Amino acid sequence: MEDLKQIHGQMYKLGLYCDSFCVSNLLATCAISNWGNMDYASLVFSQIDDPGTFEFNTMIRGHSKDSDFESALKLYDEMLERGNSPDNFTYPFVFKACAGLGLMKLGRSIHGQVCKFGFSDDLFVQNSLINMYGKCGNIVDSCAVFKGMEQKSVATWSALVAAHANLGMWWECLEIFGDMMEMGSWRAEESILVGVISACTHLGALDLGTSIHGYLMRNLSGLNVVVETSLIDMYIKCGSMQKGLGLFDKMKAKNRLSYSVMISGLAMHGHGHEALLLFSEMLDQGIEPDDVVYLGVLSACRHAGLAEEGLELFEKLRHENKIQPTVQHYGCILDLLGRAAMFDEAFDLIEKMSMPPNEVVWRSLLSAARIHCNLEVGDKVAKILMQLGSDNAGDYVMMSNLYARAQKWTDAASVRSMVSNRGLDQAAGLSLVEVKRKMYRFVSQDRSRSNWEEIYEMIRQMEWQLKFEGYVADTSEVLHNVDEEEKKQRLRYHSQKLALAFALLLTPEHTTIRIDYCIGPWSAKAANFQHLQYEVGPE
DNA sequence: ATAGGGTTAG
Repeated sequence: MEDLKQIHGQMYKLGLYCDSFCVSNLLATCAISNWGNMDYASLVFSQIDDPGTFEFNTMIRGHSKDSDFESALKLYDEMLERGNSPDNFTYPFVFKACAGLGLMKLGRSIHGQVCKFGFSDDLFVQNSLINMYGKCGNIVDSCAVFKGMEQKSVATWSALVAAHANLGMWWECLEIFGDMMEMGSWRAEESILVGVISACTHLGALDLGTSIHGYLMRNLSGLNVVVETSLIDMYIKCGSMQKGLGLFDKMKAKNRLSYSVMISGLAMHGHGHEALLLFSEMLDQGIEPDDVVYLGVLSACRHAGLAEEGLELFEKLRHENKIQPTVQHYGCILDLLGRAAMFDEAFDLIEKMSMPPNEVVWRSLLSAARIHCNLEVGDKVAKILMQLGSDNAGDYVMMSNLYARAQKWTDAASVRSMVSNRGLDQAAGLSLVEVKRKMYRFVSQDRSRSNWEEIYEMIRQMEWQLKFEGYVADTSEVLHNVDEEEKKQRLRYHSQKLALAFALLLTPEHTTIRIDYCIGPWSAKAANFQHLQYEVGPE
């Protein structure tokens, strides 16, 4: 920076200041390189009498790079007002600014200008458009830009994958990745693979994820922290704790995110104590925990039943680290209290919450009431949930189970009749299974695959075998407001069974089959996913 | 004359 000032001064003395080429380069160095900063660039910019397109582009780029998107857009306006015509270099930075601020409408109108000025066939402009629409959640226009492109680069594919990942459209991410490989137009790039790895994580595509890992190891000399962390997360969430832990231990540059992934991973797998140990290791390293890390540690306490430790950490979170607890933190700690049957403490805490308690909070208490067979709490919470207008069939299952356990048959029956009166149904589930690195999905009663008859026949065979082993179908947890026979049918061709039968048909003996089951609006945000993993085999 | 787009958890 000092050197830059010197050069600036020298240029002034030598009269080079009239040489706009020199000044432009000075400006670019200030704005973009690591040696300068935007304050100084603005100073230089203000000394230029008649800034041209290049100077404006440089300034817009610099602001975008600094995430100062407002200033970037202000300069773009100023540029137009002063009659400077933007070029194909201008727009990628302008769209980055729109994306950063989530200004879809503005982005769209600038897109219109781009078409008018004739820059809409520039590869870089198009890529930044895909990204802008994607960040704004407008997947339709992202795809439209993609479809209209004559030539594509790795960044094009990468932006499209990221756009779908942003909306939790993991299935589509893998489809796009498949298309890209078919085109054969790709090389070793970490960036696109990060999006794909993330899709593998969410879909439970362990084999595909593992082969991507192998590909990266063969083609790159080393992985960066981002890719490494997403691989660890992938292994853990796909059930392979050992591989995740192995990668983590060998990592050279662990950051907060790596610790965060590993801590919540350990918690998820029921290793609560190990998660807490890792948390203190992280603190020893001088890494400050954030709200997500705390969520991981609290859930570790929850899984390990460490009520005291959980409450202590909750205090620490608020007072030592000055973190404002979110509703998820409360949900976690309430679940912890509920499991420990500390219902008085739980209700006290709810009173003190800084936001109105949501359905999830009450639901965790209802579940605890069921576990401890506490009718008083169950009744109270059930009433509140109904007042909130819960339309979650699972709540009613829990309520009727609680009543049934307490042998209050009339109450149990009345809850069940409420379900039919309200026309509630259990959310449709979706099962995913990976066969030979390809994902397949099934819904209940699915007949969309060409070999569905074979699959159904397989299920009948499985049933014979199960019957032989003495298995009887349990319909008690099914809350469809349909008769027993229909319930049996639904269970019989449940999506998980279909996925399992399908995989059994296509894999050799002793193959491990993993089935991922999601409930809810599965094309929406990932937060709505509920993953239940099953492993079958190798036995 | 000078230059550019895509990146991880909850």
